[in-house]
Amino acid sequence: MKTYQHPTTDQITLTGVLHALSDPVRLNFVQCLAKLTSESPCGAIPSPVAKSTMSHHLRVLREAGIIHIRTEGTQSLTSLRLHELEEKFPGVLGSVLKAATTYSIAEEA
Amino acid sequence: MKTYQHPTTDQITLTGVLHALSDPVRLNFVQCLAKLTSESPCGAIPSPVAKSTMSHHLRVLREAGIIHIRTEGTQSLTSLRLHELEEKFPGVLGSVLKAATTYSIAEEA
DNA sequence: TTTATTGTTCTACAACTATCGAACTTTAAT
DNA sequence: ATTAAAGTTCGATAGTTGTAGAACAATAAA
Repeated sequence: MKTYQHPTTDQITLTGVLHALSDPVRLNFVQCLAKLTSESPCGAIPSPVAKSTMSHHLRVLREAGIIHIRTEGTQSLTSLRLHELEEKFPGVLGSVLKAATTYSIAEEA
Repeated sequence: MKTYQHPTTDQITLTGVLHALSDPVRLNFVQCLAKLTSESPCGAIPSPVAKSTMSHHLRVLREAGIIHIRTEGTQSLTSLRLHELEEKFPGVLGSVLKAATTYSIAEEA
């Protein structure tokens, strides 16, 4: 069973978060994740890139501290670390997600 | 007299803004700029990098739509496009700047 | 036991990026 | 007319990154 390493709240950096969110594919993924209330398998979120590329992006998001990943069976379930991020960087992720929804990030991808 | 090209509000993208802010040197610059109320010459803001490197970063910030630059004499005066950004992406720049101040970005550089 | 599903890892590659020094431009000051 | 000041641009370089395919691992289903 695969386990993933996640940064503690202390280890999360603002520039790291911003960088992780600055890619259209990743931002789109995070945006979709925010819409789904509970954990979601990666495959449940549509994406234009190859499987391996998506795996790479999920790793970047995870290492930046934006998402949490755990495995269940063959699928890996991802969820946003919303509360932790809100506590560390109040308003940042929220406003970004709001802006992303309003301005349809998909067009930038 | 040198003039600079700035993107219109329509041309500013969320991922572009996030990417521009995701560099420690740039974020630090923007943070300093936010503290100074009016226009500031680049030289007024301390930076650990070479002149030419700073020039590069200012260009990135300008092309992302985050700052406005105009020349006066030999110096180029920069200012944040705060209102425009607030209107297009409400809360984004504000929360990032707040977080940057709280968590002392300098340490990430 | 096969076969299918889901995702990861490795390798490779093209594109981008942060950095600097040197040369240059423009304006201001002496 | 020199000299100084403030930035920009160019060239080079080392490192990072997004992308995909092939091979692999682990679990589930037939």
